[in-house]
Amino acid sequence: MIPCTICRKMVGAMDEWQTLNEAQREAVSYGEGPLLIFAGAGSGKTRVLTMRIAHLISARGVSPRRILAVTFTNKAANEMRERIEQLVGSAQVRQMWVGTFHAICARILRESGRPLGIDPEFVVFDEDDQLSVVKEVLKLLDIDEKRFAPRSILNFISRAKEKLIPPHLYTPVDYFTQIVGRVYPHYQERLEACHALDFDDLLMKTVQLFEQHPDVLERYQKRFLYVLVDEFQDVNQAQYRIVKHLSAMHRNLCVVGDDDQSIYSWRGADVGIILSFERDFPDAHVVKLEQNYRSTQPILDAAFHVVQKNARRAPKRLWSEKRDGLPITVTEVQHEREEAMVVAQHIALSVQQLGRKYGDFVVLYRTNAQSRTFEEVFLNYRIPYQIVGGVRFYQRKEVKDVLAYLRVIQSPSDDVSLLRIINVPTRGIGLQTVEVIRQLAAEQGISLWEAIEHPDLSNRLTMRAYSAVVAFRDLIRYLRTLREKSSVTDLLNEVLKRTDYLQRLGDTRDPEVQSRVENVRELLTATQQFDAGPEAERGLAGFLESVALVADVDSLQESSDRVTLMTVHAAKGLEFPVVFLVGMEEGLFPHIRAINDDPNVEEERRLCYVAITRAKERVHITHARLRSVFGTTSGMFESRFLHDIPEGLRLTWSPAELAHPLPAAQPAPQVAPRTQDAYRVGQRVRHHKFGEGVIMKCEPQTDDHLLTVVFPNAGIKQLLASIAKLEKLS
DNA sequence: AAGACCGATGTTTTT
DNA sequence: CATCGGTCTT
Repeated sequence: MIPCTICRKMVGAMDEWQTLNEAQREAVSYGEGPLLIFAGAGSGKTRVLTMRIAHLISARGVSPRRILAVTFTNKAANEMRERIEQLVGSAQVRQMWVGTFHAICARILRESGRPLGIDPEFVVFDEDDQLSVVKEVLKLLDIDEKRFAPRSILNFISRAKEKLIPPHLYTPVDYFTQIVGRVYPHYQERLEACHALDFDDLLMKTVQLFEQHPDVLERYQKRFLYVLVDEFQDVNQAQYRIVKHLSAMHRNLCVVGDDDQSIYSWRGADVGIILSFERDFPDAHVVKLEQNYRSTQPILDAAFHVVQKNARRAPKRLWSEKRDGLPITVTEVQHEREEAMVVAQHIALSVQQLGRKYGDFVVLYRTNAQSRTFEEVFLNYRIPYQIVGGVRFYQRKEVKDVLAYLRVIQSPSDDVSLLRIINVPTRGIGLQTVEVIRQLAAEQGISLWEAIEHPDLSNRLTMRAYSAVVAFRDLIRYLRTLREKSSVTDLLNEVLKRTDYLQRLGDTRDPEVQSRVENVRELLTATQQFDAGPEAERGLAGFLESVALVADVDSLQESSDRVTLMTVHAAKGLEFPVVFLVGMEEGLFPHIRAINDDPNVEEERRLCYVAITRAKERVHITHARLRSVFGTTSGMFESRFLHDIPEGLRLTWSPAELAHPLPAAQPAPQVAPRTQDAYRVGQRVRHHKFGEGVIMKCEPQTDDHLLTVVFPNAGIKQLLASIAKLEKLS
């Protein structure tokens, strides 16, 4: 294909164009109508998407304000914006809508949600808030939360919303869903009373808005001449409806995705949507990007053999120009501690002897709980690491507390946030008092805040309790007066000052308290950044929204040279030279909750595919014979997925071989001589000064052995066996 | 009303 | 095993 003359107009884009392959060029320059791009792992998807947008703007003369680009994470959205800026300039990109489904829906609902009775100042409830609402409703209905877990009730409600089923249309199918059916309407009422929308509401209400108010829909349809959706395999029914509606007028809907990387079905994502896109849009043009620029061919082949077993997938196969590569290694260890140690030793030696950087490595696991052993061991070995995921920053207690103040300041009708802070730090408003306030609110049909301000309240409380409430009331009133004129940072500082929050966290010598203080300070950095940024004029409301819609992957630091630890889910879209895929055992990966059910196993398979395709050069897989799952240790078998990797692509290594990496030029590791050796690789030893360590290398010398030993507390040392008096440990 | 203590209980993945 | 929730004590 020849670059069309208009492409030449793209400033600085010509070089980029030259580097595209045939399929990529087709995807970038394809004109009007529905377009489906199957973009395999590492196939240059983001480049194609950004260049397509740049092409629309500078070659086809489409105004940026008429383009809508939807991504799945904020990180992806920011990245896309930046890269388009580089191609066409920042002034242009300013007016373009780029964001996650949730962010875009929030924007639409704030702009145009009034016909549905949505307060433009609504707050977004996260899972924590949702759970407290469910619990409250359970209490109200006198349902035992031991028997009906709030979390799974919430899950069912969420599923219903994803399928756009409102409370009055919810049909129970068994005893449990009957309970759900009773909770759901009350849940929704409580949200409305708080002027709150949960994550699913953002989507569901947007669909309702479009379907019940065609005039509103038409405005957006007219505006968005081009709609582009990234990660289309992870779209749920509600999201699909939204993009179909938005693009219905101009029919320029471009979706990019990879069915093999669909890993969010438990959250409502439906692989069927991308697989049947061609049925929904018979005139859709389909482009497949199958050239991979990331991995070596053996890695791609191994991944292919794992995912190929799936019944529901579009046929395709990735290939790479990097024909040569080393096989995947598979190592069996005794238990999770050895697993972590062997990985740690491998990394330590690779950095020390092979010139690797810590940042070259990632450890991928199925469940967050697995990170713990690695954290402990890495700490021991002095290996710098960063964990992505786990307890997310904005979900930490102290951060949520402080944010709850800001939320109450922003919208006092938010009962959930108000309850969170009414007695935090403790100020003499106990359960009894809160109950009286609730009662009054229920009787009058008003919010808790209005009840606090209600003249009748003083009659119902003791003098002591009432004055405590008045003090709280005046505090919030005072803080609210600052709302308009202060920056978010000043406001937050005032909250901290007036509540004495940090001091009341406890003894600052307690490391637990220190980390909490640090987290609050971290939040202050976030507000400062916000105040200095382009969104600053949106004030407190803008800040709260940006906070509600961030995920943890968004905060991954690529610049610092550290090993990354994260779940496979969190790794999607990322790449690393060396991948450790750990805990490859039946019941863990595939997860026990998935092994009885075909569609679930297919998803685990895709998850495994995603994990392997993160690697540029090497994949090391480990599995343990024994693993303790909270307290009890059980015997494990290697994952079925390992059997799907053909012999030629896979190499079985011993723990010592994995712990002791050799230059990449040597495919098979050479095992240190064992015969008549007092020392062998993998032997645990104790040194009088360096403490405990593990022998990594054992080189015969004349009448002696040169040992390379890793000491967790002293680093890597080279010692002569005859001189260093090493004590052997079992 | 607040804080300490104890016992039970549940752990996939998260925008 | 670690957090959560509930109960008991001050």
